[in-house]
Amino acid sequence: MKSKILKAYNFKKVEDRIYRLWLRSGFFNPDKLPGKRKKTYTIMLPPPNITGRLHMGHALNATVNDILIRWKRLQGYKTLWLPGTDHAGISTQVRVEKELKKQGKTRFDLGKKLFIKGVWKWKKEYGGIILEQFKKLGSSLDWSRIRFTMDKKYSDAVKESFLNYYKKGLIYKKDRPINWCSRCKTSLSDLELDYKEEKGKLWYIKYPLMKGSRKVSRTSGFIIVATTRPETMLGDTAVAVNPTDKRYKNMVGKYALLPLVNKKIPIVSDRLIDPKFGTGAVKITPAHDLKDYNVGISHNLEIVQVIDEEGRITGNAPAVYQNLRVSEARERIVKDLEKLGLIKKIEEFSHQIPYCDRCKTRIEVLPSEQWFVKMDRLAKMAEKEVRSGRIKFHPKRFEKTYFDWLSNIKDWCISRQIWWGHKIPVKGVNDVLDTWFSSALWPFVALGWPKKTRDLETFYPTDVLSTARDIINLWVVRMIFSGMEFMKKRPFKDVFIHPIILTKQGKRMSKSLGTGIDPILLIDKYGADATRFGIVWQLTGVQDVRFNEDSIVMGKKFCNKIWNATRFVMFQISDSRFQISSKLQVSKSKLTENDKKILKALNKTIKSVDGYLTKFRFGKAAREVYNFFWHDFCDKYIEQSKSQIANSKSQTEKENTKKILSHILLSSLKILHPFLPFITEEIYQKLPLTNKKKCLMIEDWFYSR
RNA sequence: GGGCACUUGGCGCAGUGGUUUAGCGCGCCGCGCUUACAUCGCGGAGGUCGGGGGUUCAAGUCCCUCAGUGCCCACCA
Repeated sequence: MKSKILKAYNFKKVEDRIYRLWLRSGFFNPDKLPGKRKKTYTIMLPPPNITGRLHMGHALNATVNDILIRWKRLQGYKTLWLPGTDHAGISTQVRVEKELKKQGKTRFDLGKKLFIKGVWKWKKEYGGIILEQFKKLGSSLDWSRIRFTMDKKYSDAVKESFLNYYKKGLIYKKDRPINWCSRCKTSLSDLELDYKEEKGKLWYIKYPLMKGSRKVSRTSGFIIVATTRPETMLGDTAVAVNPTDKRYKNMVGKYALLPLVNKKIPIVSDRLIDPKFGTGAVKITPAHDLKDYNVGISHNLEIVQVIDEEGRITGNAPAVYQNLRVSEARERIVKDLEKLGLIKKIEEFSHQIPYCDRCKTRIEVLPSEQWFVKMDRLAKMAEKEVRSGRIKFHPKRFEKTYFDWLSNIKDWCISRQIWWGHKIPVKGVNDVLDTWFSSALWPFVALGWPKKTRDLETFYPTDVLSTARDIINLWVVRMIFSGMEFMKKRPFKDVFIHPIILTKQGKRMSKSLGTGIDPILLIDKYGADATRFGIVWQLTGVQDVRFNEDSIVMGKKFCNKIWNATRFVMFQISDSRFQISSKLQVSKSKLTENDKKILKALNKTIKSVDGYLTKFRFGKAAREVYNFFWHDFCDKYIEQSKSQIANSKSQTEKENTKKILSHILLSSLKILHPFLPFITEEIYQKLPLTNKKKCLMIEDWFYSR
């Protein structure tokens, strides 16, 4: 058969051209969409960190978002998908510092001003790459509304929200033990820690008991404490036991002599102490442990900081230990204690050690003056929105993660001593805000808050938030209470928690491990449509996806199938001035059994795709369209149509078959479009249609909403 | 220490309130260049549904238990 259309589908000749067509049409912008479109449908793109190129997780999320947006756009909604990028405070800073390290420099060598300049340069480069990647995927984002979490207006909004909280008394400043990264030189919230199980030791140390309360020299007997961190004993200001612990009943109220420091410290009782751990007696270091700090507060204990911000022993410790690194100090202290015969025994002990999530440096807990957000009231609001069902999680089980975290939440430490971020708007403070403080405002600040903009009025609350489960607490929770606090309304109705893409071996995809796949490579190899379809095809289950390139190969074959089915239909209708009308004009009595069957299958497919997409079952939806098009339409109906056309008794019968062929094709393009936007648009542009729209993207759906 | 998931043909996965011969993609084996497509068509091989126990007329599908895998949460020092 001779045709102007090539036999095999060549995505390379299509995708960039079609994307430009869409951009020119302006239809990514809800204000430029044709028709009345009263109902809105909004998704705020989770702004990717500008730390580097997008990975498969982003590609998955972008695909899922775009499917929803295109589906709703076809259904006649006024759709907005708003793009942006996140400055990603500490992550980006660490990333740029890594680059500097290649030249043997630290950020301190450069100084703050130059360093920040360098980060902006980095932002410009990677921010640009990221946006290009979204375009390659076919994302129908409204580029006219793009935002960056540190653009001028956004920064103003962040300031506004901080002051707003502050005036309400929800933000306060306090000096207490916090998590400290000695490399980043900043505080960190609990969520920014990465715990690793490590084999360590449990040292049983004898603290001499003091007989009276005066003479340090007169000691009699010992109280033995068990600890994993002997070096912190330099800052001990008490020994604590559980009040119910009979073993120590007569010791409470007396004193012990802190070895090496030779200081008198009280023995107190506190319910926080677990009598079953170790000896039941615990050394209390209020400066370097939050629990000890709390014990210290209730017993009015002294707070002695012995580890500084460099991770070295401070001047508060005996001279021999001063300035030693924590690990060196530990070695020395154990040795010294052994010499004094004060180590009763050493046990093997494995426990979780906190590391900086970003730079993998061991975290120290030390006292520092920081800013906190009071969480109790905000947490209650956030909980209520989900309990009431006003915000729903999909899959529902992730609501448990959400509730669990909220139910024992602590105040949020929001100040950081890094350089890249939003400056805390208080005089004399050089700290910046936790990056999640600004991300939490994304759904409404990106729409114009604090100004009462038309966008805010039109598009807030948004419809769906789609993200990965690892940031439910970091981000989703905080967006919800921020939305409630500042907008008095939920920021979105549905939260779709998508799976995480693993390697085929079930390992996490990671650049550093070399297991990551760049979605752009897949797009170059198979096309964006095939890549999208292959990814979505795998989103069937309830847990993580082991990425399999085979499914993308399948996506590519599917595109080819669609292309060739089109060629067949086009050939059938090419012999006349045939025009495909959007409404099928064939009287029911003239339909053959085959005709009826395929029309019925079409309706069923439309319904089930709608149903599955409503429930965020993307993989199922993809399989429905695939099966319908390939098996019902191509394998069966197209084959049947050949004989129907050849054997038809009248011209009308022949025409009917052609009408049905082209009707099914056009309808299929609509259903397929959210999944495979490029090829379907390309074909649409070539079809002879009455009432042809400028783009398939804005065609009429099968029924009106 | 708690919690949430997962374990189905070689590989990656479906099997939604128990419904007849357990499906799909990729791979494999036959046969086909039939004028949409060989990036294809038709046909086929291949599974004791992680182990054990239970409920039932009937169980990948419900319950219990064991094992393995992955993830999340946690101020046992």
